[in-house]
Amino acid sequence: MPYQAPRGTADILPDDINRWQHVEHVFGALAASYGYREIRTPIFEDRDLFIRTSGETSDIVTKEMYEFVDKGGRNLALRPEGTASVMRAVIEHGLCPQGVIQRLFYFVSFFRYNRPGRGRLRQAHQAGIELIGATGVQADAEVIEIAATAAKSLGVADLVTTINSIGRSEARAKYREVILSHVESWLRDQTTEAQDKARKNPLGLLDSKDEDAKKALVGVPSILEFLEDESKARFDKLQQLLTDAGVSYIVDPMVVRGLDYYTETVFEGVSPSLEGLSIFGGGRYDNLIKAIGGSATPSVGFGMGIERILLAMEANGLQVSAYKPDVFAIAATPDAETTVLRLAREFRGAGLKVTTDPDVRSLKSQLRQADRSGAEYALIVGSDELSKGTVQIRSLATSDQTEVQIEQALREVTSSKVGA
RNA sequence: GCGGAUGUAGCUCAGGGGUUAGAGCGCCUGACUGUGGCUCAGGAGGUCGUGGGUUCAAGACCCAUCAUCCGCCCCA
Repeated sequence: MPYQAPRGTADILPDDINRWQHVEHVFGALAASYGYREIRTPIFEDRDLFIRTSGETSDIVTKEMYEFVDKGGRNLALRPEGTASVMRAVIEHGLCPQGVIQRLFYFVSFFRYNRPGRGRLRQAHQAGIELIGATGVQADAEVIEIAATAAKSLGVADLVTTINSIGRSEARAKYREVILSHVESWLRDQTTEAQDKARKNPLGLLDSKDEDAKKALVGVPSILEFLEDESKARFDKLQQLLTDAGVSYIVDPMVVRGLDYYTETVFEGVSPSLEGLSIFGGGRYDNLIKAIGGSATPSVGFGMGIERILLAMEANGLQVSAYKPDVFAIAATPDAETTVLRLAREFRGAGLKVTTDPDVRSLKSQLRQADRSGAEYALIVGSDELSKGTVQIRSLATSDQTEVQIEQALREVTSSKVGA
């Protein structure tokens, strides 16, 4: 094989495309029903933008970004997530001036140089929404509701939504110290790299799947105990709103998310069928816009991994119907070719999906192709029909075949389709 | 970045040093002079992932490399 798709990338083949379109359609329609509008941003940005948003010390920035210098000497990077670009666009185009609430959704490819595996790619796809300009907790609830509803209506029946609050930065700073002192003796036996990492981001330890780390964390108090009163009240109201909305959730104080920019509410969606992978993840990030040079604007949003949704859909047994033409138009003899092509065009003009055999092979072969294509009807014209001005309409499911005047063919097919 | 498994036909896989590399499915043609699916017969399709090495002889053994899958890390 001379060339293969680069490591960690995947082609989306015609047999799979219906599933992708289904996801995009369902997600887009849902977001639109809440008043969100789509935004599309470039696939690469100033490298610095992502450093500002994801955090200098985050894994994404330190080892997972696709970076390059263009011929003009600009330091650029393929986007490693969706939010930063959207926020940059919001600032650049003044989409969210003081007092305005802006609702946006997007579908993007994003790029991370990591080790590919099940549900983990180097180029992956994400659907997401951003609710910008709203401070109130109702916004958090709306966003979580959309995430959970999207996943459920896409067939993730076993979705588990977990929520947590990581409070304001003051509360987090206090809590970080608590964690570090709790695991101090364990940390001493770790590699310097692990120690470094733990010191830079103690909250990250909570997410760890390492058994020893988990053991060391036993008995660590919950971050919820360190929240300020306002944060606590906010988190209580969030739960109230979600319950009212009929969104089932569990509170998990261990959910912290990896990006530096989150404040207060964080959440994620997982499926038991996709162990260790989150389907969606998001939260509130009130400091993000300010951090990249905009005026302080509160925001909340999430990203949902499309590949992961598809895996979970599959695990939950959801099928999406494949493309099938309505009609396969056949020239039984070569002299009928132009008539068949004209007929096909007429049918297409009426909104039907019509395919032909460009090689005009034998009738038998064309019928075989028609059968395989999944078409509902075969239209057959040969020299006999040509001289009579007729066409054979054959149902491929029942083998019923009727001969009608060629001008009647379209009406015949559309009426029986409606009737069926 | 670390550990493990795997790369042979379009797909799923057999072959584990010895002529010309196989099966099932799929594809094409025919039996059926103008009628698909079922059956039968025939046919096309392979630089055995790639590059080195060992050997009289390598798809097989060794080394490297690339890729895929499963864990870890990280996350969507």
